[in-house]
Amino acid sequence: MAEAPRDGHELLERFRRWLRDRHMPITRQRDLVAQAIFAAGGHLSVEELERRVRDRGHHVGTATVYRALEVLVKSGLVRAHDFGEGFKRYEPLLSPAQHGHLICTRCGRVREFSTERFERTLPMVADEMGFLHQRHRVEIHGLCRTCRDAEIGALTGGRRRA
Amino acid sequence: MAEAPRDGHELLERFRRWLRDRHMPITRQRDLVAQAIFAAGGHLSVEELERRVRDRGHHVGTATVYRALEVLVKSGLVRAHDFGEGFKRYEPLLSPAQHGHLICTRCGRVREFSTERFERTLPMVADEMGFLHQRHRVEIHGLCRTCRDAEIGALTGGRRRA
DNA sequence: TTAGGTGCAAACGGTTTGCAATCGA
DNA sequence: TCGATTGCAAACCGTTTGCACCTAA
Repeated sequence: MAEAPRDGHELLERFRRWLRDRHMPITRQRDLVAQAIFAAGGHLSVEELERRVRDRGHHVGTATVYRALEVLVKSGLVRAHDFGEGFKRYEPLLSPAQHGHLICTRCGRVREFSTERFERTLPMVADEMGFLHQRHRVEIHGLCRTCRDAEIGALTGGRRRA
Repeated sequence: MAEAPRDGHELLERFRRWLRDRHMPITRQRDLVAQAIFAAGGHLSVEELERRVRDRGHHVGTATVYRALEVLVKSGLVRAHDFGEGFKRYEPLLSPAQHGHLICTRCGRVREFSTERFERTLPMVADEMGFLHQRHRVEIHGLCRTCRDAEIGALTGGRRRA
């Protein structure tokens, strides 16, 4: 099976190089976690990540997954997000450009959108308020197409149950 | 503008009315929590909230604080935020306009800024991606003036060990 | 060989819940 | 009165840590 349909393999190589460069062992576990997240391509929770590793017939302890993610974040190839769900999600930095997140308030699906048009403004805003801009987060919470349709269907369709 | 420095009281009244309207008891605890958050005016954690109640010579159990906050959020008079600190912060909706948050990555201080210039754009962006915009979150993470100065001082001051 | 990584289970910290006692309307 | 709320402590849940064992280099 084509494990890495995208540039996941490229990122995996970069991770290995990064580890090698600082004399950190390339362990089976780190490789498995990295593969899983790079192949998936976006916004996975630790639980989902573990499941994907398991689905490939391997096992990595939960603590180790967290430790591997810590390393991946340090390497700059993965970013941690907190969408306020009570746990974190991890995103490989395939997407070169900065982007925001669209989060469905019903099903939790996450999509990305370009934040190009905000990239100049936000550091300016920070400056106006006496802050030194380091990074920013732009999120839109709403209903994805599927859930929007489902809501509308529920309202107009059958017996209303308000 | 209409809501004077003591708009906390106005909000408290609104909360009481909201409870009364749906036949929910106005308990001492709900009142104390509401008072504390409305008086403070912004971005408190549950721990801080409990401390403020205690400082006024009262006591409300932690679980009850959470339950009162749940009701306050439902009433629409308070909003919950997750700034990725591992716990939530609660903000009374005094601030008439929508706003974003500037969060100091060093000391944790939170300031607000107007997001007027994004209010039209973000729903459009959502629409382009097939999402129905409900609300959004714009955060800038960086250094507040004090911490920025401290960092610079540490760098140029020299006589400190790095 | 050995510094470092791993797995397990226990600890942690914020939040939620079960339940008997209590309270507001 | 009587259903809703409270307080306490225990449960929860995602995450971190201590420690004996293991493994990449």
